[in-house]
Amino acid sequence: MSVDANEILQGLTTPQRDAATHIDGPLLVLAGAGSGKTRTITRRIAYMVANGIPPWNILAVTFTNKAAGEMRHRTMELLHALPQRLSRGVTVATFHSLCARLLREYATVMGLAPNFNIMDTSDQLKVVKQAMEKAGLSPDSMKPDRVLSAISDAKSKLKSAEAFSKTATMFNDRNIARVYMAYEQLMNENKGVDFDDLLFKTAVMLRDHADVRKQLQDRFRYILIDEYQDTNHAQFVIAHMLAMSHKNICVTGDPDQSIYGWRGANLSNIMEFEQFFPNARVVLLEQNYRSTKIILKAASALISNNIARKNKDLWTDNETGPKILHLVCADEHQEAHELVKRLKEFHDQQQIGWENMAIMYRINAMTRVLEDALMKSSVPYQIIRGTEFYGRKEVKDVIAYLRLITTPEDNISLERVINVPPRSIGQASVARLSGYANEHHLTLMAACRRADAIDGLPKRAAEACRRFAAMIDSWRNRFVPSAAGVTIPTAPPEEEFAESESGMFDFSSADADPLFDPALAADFSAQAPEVSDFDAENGGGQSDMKDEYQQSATAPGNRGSSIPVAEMMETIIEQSGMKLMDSGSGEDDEQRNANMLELVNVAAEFDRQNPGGTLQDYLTQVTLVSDTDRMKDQNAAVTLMTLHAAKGLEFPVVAMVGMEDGLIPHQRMFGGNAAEMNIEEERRLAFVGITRAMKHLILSRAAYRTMMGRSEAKNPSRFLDEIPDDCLEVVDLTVLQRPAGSPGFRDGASYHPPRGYTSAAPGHAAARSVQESPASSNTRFRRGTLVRHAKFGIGRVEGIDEVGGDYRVEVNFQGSGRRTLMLSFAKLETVDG
DNA sequence: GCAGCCTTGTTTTTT
DNA sequence: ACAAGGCTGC
Repeated sequence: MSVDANEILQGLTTPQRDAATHIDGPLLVLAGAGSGKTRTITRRIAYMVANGIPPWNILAVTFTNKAAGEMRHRTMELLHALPQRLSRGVTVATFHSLCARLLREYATVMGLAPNFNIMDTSDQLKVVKQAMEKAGLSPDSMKPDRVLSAISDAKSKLKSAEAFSKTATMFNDRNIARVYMAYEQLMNENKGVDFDDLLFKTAVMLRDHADVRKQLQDRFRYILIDEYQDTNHAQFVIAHMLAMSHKNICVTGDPDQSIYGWRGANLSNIMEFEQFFPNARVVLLEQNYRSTKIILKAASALISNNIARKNKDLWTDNETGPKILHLVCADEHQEAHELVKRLKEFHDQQQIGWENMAIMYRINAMTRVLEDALMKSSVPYQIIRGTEFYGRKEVKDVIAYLRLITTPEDNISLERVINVPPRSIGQASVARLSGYANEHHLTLMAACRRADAIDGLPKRAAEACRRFAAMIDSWRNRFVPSAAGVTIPTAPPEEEFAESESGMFDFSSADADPLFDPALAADFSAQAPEVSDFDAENGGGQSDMKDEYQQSATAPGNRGSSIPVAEMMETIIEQSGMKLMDSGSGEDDEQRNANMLELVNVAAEFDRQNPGGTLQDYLTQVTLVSDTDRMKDQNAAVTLMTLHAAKGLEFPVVAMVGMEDGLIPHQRMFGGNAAEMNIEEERRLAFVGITRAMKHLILSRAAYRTMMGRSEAKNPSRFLDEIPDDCLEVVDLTVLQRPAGSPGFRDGASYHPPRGYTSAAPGHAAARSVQESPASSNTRFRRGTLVRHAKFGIGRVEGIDEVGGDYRVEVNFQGSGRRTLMLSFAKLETVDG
């Protein structure tokens, strides 16, 4: 062991050191919340490099870009301290970004176009709808998003459309199978790959292609996977395929923080790691450096109610700290108001900065009241929401244009922007176009180029289509250098896949169309206003940690592009008319222009950090990035987020609102077959929330909460009962008379609980939920009754109440989900059994 | 082809 | 209560 290696290990506890120095062979690090996991694994990587392992043989996989960024950063800092000057770094990637790169590299092995586009959820939904249409299924029979999640679920279990079809016996599954088949075909035609495909296809590639597997095993001789409790089956297979030859696999995680089961995460991957690798070393990190003794005690007590876990005894040397405040409020307005009041006290009296406080909740819908209260008290805040920015229409539109440039086969993107800004190409025209394309086996793009030849397409629309195509082609010629000259084909489709100099198939000319008119494209370029100079900084900013493919990974069609992406984007925004479109009036338009400008700025940042980065690289990155990754922590603002979004973060002050049965655990977890398992996941969610807190924790709940327009009595969360009493200080505001004029209650009137509400002893004021009145059940249909509907099929009654002589029945249908029906209209039959 | 109305649904969402 | 998406009328 070298001197440097010793220095690297400095300050680590014995278990942390055990983990950091175990290099060869399987290793499972069970890292409790706040146990210094990231610190341990970054030291481990540095230790490996210090001991002579080439960094490019090391692969670290995380789940979020944020986690990857942090790990990259912290590892880089350590490696910089090393005497070796390393030119190439460790590969730090998310599962999805790793797979995207591998699939581009080995595209031909999987029969993929290297210029495939990554389809996001909204693209997927469009494809599903088209697939359902193709399969002859109306959107009434099945909800598209349900079908999508079924497909996604299948893919995450490595079940192909064919395999799915073979095992589908139920009526519903057979329909899904048909859609799945059509969906896959459409994805292929569009040269699209969805999020699940990235994992699926990589796993299949590693499984079925020994040569590729061997190459990658040799490249990634040491593998580290973070948050292993959140891996799904596909990810499990990828990890195992990569590690099966050398078995140098280190996985870290915490079964108690597995909160993505609903997304296909398989807890048994981590629970049974030792069965898959019998000689695995297991290290427990149980010392917590984050929270007070009280907070930790509460968290431990709560989570000990779970059966499916690996026992850990979290402990800390930190101070005991104040008790957890359990705030019982009359309703959500009071809850928000009282909470903000207390946060203000922390800020004003204890000089705790706003950035050190977070409010967490189970569902996004709870933000509104909180926002109101924060705004009224002039407390700065920021909300973390998944797709706030990239989900915006105008942002997606710009991205769609870019995608169309790299991948003209992407009909989904084309349909998205062909009439943005309005070009008088309406739905009917697109349908015509689409029909023609199908008939002649063309892409929509190709159909646009020969729009004049399409019967029934209005002159105006045809002209607009032709101009649209010319516009895209001109951009493509300019922005994708190798496409120029190749794109003007006379070759029949069979010869589209010309072999390029790189030895890979060049798909850049796959959109070959005999009617492509270079003159028209050139003409368009000439007319278009020249874009002003864009001062993109080139050079600098390249980090050592950048791995080998990030520098070289370019689809064959994109090599050597030197135009910064930001500049392309500006061109597009101007020449497409999207900018003009917004020059009209109104604040909305201004906001949209600002968003597009922001997008350009973010792209400029990409250009700076990735000199030589291609448009393709940019698009790959941008689709795999969420807003959470852009969360600014320098803002002096209270952070609002869901409990899910909170994982991995910590704050001195944490408030969890809505601690009520029905919210945590969530209503949807009740009933159903896997209810018990789901309750455990909900408990883990609460555990994650509690363990985010360093010093102060507030748990609040409301006796009445307005949800979906109805005020409902709420029982305290069962999880509150699982927290030892001596950890809690209960403040019950429902039994206190508030002074007149106090905000939070209209007119300052004192609070009168509605009928049916009983206020019990302070601490656990139990609100009884309103009992189902006898009148609201029906002799034939009651909760739990299995029913059949002519259109929606089989379902189970989840609720029934009387409405003006009729009955309103809520039924959860197998295919199409929850529906509310009026008994007199819906022809419901009971199903026995 | 587009605007306003009405129906619909409303857990979480690393990618 | 409220937003988003689909549908109808201009």
